[in-house]
Amino acid sequence: MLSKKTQYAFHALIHLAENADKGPILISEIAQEKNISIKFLENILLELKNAGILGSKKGKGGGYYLLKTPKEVPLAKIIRLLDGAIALLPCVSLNYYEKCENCRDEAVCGLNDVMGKVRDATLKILENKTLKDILTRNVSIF
Amino acid sequence: MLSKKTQYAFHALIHLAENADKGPILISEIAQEKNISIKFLENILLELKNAGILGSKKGKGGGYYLLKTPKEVPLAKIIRLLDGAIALLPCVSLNYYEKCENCRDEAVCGLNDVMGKVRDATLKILENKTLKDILTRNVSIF
DNA sequence: AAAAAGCCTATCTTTTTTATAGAGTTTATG
DNA sequence: CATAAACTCTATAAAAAAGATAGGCTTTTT
Repeated sequence: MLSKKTQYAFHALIHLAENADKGPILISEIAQEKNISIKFLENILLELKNAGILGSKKGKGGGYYLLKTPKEVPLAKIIRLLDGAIALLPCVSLNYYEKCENCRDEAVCGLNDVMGKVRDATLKILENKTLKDILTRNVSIF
Repeated sequence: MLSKKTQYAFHALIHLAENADKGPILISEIAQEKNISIKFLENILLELKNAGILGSKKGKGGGYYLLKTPKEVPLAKIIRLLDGAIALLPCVSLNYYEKCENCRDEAVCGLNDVMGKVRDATLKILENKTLKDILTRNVSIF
């Protein structure tokens, strides 16, 4: 399951994309619109900013805005940023690899083999689907 | 990520499958072999038993054994039993469905759409790969 | 009867997730 | 230039989940 953090990030990004023409958007506006604790959302937007996905402006008239077009933001990137590994086992994670405890040889491990296939199938979708793809079907529903 | 519980379950099942000819296997033997806390493993094996995957025998000469052939145990079943939902969002889970909070209409939600595809791709593998598949490549490695 | 082994339920500890607090910094504007 | 608006940053707290342990109970073998 995706954490609340990642889910909130998606919802916030959708809101920002849908209102990209309106200049910087207030954290408080997004929080209210999507029913998210404003302080929690603050941290999430900050992470998205530090990752280069969002820009921000301080002071009156400030707020957050997308630095990239929705098509340039793969869903996998958001998930990795907020949740970490996408793979089901550390030993098949591309971005957060760790050896499984007790593992003697991944090359001969059947679990490693299968979970690697799951990772590939998952990433094929999440690396190619972008923020744009979750907008089209979504006509300001959230 | 799969929980330790699920990972331990896989390792235990592999051990039981590899020693299926030796009659009931002691919890303590599996625990030692796979470096798992014996008490924690006890709970896991009990769940597998209650799910009809393992059988057990009490008293001297007792232990656990597979009730099914490895080919009859899909990996998805084990994951669901110990970890719950496989899907990334509650609203696309087949076995643990829940409506997302704030969701007005799943039929128009782009996230629901994409995550449904991820679920399908994942299940296509995990429903079809079985205990047998993680044995073949694995020659008593754990 | 005694020992071996699984059964069952409860509790405890640790880690992770979710949420909050509050002082700091930047910027617009009257 | 003072003030208010808004994001920034770091720390902490609360809640939930995961991981682990404890101990008495039941069944079975010898």
